[in-house]
Amino acid sequence: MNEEEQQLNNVLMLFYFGYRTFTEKPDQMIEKYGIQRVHHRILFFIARVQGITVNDLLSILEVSKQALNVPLRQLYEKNLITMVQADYDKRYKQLYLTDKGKQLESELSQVQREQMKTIFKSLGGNHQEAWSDVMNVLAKSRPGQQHFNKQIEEHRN
Amino acid sequence: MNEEEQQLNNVLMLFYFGYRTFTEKPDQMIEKYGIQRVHHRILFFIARVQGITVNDLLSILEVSKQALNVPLRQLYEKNLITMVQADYDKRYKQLYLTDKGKQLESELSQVQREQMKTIFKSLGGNHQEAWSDVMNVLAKSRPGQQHFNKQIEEHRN
DNA sequence: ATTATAGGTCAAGTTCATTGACCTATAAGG
DNA sequence: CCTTATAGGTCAATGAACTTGACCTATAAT
Repeated sequence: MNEEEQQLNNVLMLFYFGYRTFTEKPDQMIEKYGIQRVHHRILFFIARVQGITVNDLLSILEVSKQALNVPLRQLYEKNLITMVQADYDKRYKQLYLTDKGKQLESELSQVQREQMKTIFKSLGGNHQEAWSDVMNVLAKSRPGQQHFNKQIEEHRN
Repeated sequence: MNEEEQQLNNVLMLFYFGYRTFTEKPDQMIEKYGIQRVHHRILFFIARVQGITVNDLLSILEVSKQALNVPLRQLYEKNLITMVQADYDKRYKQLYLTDKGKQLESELSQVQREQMKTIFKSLGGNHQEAWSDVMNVLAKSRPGQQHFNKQIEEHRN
């Protein structure tokens, strides 16, 4: 067993344990709202692209229409999101966070932002940039990430 | 919306998309063996700690005994692992990979090692170390990671 | 008028986990 | 020797988060 392979095995393990820790706190926090991680992901992306359509959202999440429908309805019933028929094409429904939804999304994501910020700060140097560089190589090939980038482009125009 | 918060939101997104890409290839590869990601994780940790007991394995994976039992039996039936009653205490079953299991584990993990290795290499500098530093802060608090470290300690003695 | 698109919904099936309950075999301690 | 603790196995019920397939409406585009 050579040194390099062992280092890389450690990397694989760190990915597993790191991701678990990363998702742990919000998972616990949303329990009392009767929702789960998938709902957090939906809230997160609606917050990033306010007024996103259902189709665009499922392209970003890379899930089926049916998989999105149920949690989306639950978020609506819990008064965390609103759906507005688009002016420019009445077939489109645009998704927005309610004030309550904004509050919850902010609270959940804030925990993760603080967690990562604290780590980057404590390690100092260019750790945030280096970590992001690595993850960006993995992420940039994803259809979901590419679709997100396109949405942000349009959003700015 | 300040710059820092936007950077950190990007970090959260990269974690989601990065992890998806990371797990994607092995997930596809094991489909034809009729097993899933959980089986890969089991194979991975048995490979790292050969002769590990069932209890220690579920401590590392942080899952219930019942959650481990079924995939473990499936791996046994597919002749990918063996279970040996321990000499020192006949209540313990020690888990080992068969040759076929070693072959498959190696193949699956090799894909991920190559993927990460290629990224670290292309970015150069201290990217691997920096990335690992960040993930290690997240991982080191996990009971599973701590249990793993203890196992490795004992293994060396 | 026809066809395509956006979205909604129902049904069945799968995977991966949970908790609770109960079982056997073995070990340890009085 | 008896009791209790530990390791592991198994069954059942439950739930979350998906999948594919099928079929529906409303709207838009040609």
